[in-house]
Amino acid sequence: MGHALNNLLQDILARYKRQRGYNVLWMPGTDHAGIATQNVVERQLAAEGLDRHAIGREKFIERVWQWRRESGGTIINQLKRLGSSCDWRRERFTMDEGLSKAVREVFVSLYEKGLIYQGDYIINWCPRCHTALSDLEVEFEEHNDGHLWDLQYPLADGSGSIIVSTTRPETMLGDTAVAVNGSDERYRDLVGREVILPLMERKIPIIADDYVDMEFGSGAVKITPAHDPNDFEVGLRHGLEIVKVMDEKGVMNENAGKYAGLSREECRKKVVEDLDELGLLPAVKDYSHNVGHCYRCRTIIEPYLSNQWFVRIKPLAERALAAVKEGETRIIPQNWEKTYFNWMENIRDWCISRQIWWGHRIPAWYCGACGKMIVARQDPEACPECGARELRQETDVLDTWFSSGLWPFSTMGWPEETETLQKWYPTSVLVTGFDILFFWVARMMMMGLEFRDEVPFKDVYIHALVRDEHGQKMSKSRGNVIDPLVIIDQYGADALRFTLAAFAAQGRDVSLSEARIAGYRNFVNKLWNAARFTLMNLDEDFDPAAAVEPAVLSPAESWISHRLNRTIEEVVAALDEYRFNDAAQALYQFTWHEFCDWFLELEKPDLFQSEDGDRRAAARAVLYRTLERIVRLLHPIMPFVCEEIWQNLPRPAAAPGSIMATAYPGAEPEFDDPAAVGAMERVMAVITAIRNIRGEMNLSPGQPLAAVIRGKDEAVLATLRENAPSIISLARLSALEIDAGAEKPAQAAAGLAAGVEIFVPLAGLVDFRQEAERLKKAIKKAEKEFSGVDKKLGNEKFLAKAPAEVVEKERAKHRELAEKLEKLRVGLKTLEAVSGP
RNA sequence: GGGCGGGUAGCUCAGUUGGGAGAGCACCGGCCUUACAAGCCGGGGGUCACAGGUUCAAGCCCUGUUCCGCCUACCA
Repeated sequence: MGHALNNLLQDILARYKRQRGYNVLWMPGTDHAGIATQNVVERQLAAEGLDRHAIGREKFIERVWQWRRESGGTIINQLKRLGSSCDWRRERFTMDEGLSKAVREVFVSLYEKGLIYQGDYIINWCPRCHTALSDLEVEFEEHNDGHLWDLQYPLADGSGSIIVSTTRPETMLGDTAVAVNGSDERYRDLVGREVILPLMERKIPIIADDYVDMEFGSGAVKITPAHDPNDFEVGLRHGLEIVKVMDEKGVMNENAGKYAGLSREECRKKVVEDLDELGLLPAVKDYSHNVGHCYRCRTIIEPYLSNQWFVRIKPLAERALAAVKEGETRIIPQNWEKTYFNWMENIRDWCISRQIWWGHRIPAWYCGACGKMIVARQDPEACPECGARELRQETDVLDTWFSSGLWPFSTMGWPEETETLQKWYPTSVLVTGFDILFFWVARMMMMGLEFRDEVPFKDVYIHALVRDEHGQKMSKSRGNVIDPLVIIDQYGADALRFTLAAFAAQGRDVSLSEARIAGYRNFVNKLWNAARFTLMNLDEDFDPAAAVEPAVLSPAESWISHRLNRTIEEVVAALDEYRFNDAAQALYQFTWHEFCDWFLELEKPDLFQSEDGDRRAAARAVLYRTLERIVRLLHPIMPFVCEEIWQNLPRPAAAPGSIMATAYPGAEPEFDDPAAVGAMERVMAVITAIRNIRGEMNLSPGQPLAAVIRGKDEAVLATLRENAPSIISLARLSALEIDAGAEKPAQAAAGLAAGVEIFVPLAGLVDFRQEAERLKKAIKKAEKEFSGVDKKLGNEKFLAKAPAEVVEKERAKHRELAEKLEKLRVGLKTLEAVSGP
């Protein structure tokens, strides 16, 4: 579903920009997901009773390609079902030949610049995946069931002992020192002396190092250089011995003495038992601490000393940092820039080697004769040093992100200087989730700047994550993934797309609920039905190319045309600023509530009953023009239904073959008509008031009602008279009288709207106590509003300091409410006079 | 430890220069009104987490408190 959201947003932009006349390149593709994919195929092998070592590297790689051929298209197919309008001919894969060439070029080039080095360091090791991981690939999780064990190490001369604390007692087997802070008075005399490491009976020194926090625990720390990054640093500073006590599977090795062969978990248990027995375990406390887990298999990570390849990242990060600081690349929403800066500023070297088989094999060879290492663009035939031909290639492969970091240019043919590259690099926008801001965005920035000398993209739009209804991140391991294909089958791609777009508010996660999707499915349906209505009202000889003259429009038609202009402006502004939810919201509101609920109903009298041919023609023309624009506006979000409707609509001969190729509508100022909007708002207010009386009196829509309208403002009355057919139709009246001097009918319900009084005679229809209740309710509501405005206007400071237009607005409201209250009170009084209190 | 985001109607959430608290779903009442019952019409419902402050005016700005989520970090 994350892919669905991500792709949807890109698709909306691509379709929108195409309609706006841009030449759009959208290149689809996937990375090879090294560890995850290798795990899948290893599981397949395990099911067959095999493992990768049994079949060998070449056969294994073949199997992976086979698996990829069978299921690698899954995501791509999902995207196609969703309607993604990528350039599918340009689909790329990080293991393709061209991209692999780019990987090799980048590796060798960075190596030659001294930005890649190999060495023995503590890295994050997954004992299950059997590989090193970068810092980013370790997920920390709070474990509150941990313990802090105090271990007692006797001094070698038998004069006492020193206590150290640890959360990982099994590592004590590899301790090669005990460290204290040099300025710690308590231990001053002990520095330089030795302790006997229990269980191993080894003598190890007590050293002084600033790293030790005197406040924590006993103020003394056991040092295990081979199994802890800090201890490794301490070890380097003091030239300590390094003892590895674990192998690559997390099993204790021969250096662990009698514990050899035990798993790290079993060993911990046994070490604790044995120390306890020796009386060297003075305390055990419950302890809550963070434990690193493999991001692919959740296994607990082992900090492990190992020979690996690294990228010296600082020089690359500096440029990537500056590019965003200087605005060459914008990150949207901007909050993320801070996160990006923070990470770039505190970045550490990137471990890029992985001990798996699926991936780009590191282009380094070792000479069997002289031991020289060769890093080369072309596979070497012989050792340049000694000429020997026994060359052995490095078995490690590169981190998948190393190759995906090259995506913006490797997919365009780099290192060749292709036309594509010339034309499209740097790209306009990258759309991605924040969860891969560091993994991917940061690396693309660094690689792009290093190898193209230009940022890879001008905008980075960071969207939210799709979560389940409990706000949990959707992931395969949690098993709470909602399959987009299932949703598409059930509700349609357009419904899913609209839902995701409507939820995609900047900086906020998407909690996807099926009820919401069902709701937007109804919207698709609504649009479809509105299109049916439109189609069945267009003549055979309707001319879609005929110009519509603003002068011939009815007030309702002018109103909808004006509102269409405003909606277009809103949607364009929203899409230009990546406010997808605002665009969706504006279109939803306009289409359903203005076009369907009001406009179609308002047009029915003209369409069905008018004797005037020109009037009917105008109604049809505006109906057509509005719907035709609605589907073009909605096309980026709901391409399927919009295309279908558009294909069914009559259209000018010159129109393109698909809605995809049409222009995005723009506002047409000649259709702006604020006066018509004002008039229609009055008409609608009157209709709503009458409907309200009907509803509150529980009168069914079939019940014929008459209405009498009176008011002082002749202009308003004229407007209402002009629109009397609309009022009669939408309020379902049998008769309507509009007259400044009209008599209030006896036994009538009264309403107020648009500055006029509305009476609906109800003699014999309802219980008048009910109407009295309704009026009392209305009075109470109006009183509450009135007192608020009254208080405001009674405040001299408000009158003095608020802008004049705000004050005037309050005054007008004050007058209206006073008048309304007066009329309601009179109405209630007369009612009580005829019907009794 | 540092950083970020959030607490608005029963639920999920909008609310962009501070000036009438909104949507969808759910709920209540009335309707098969010939585009649509996946619909139409009407309605109820919120001391905008809490406490202060700035302002004529605060959901929005400032300070503090509290709760929740996420990211990040080498305290054994």
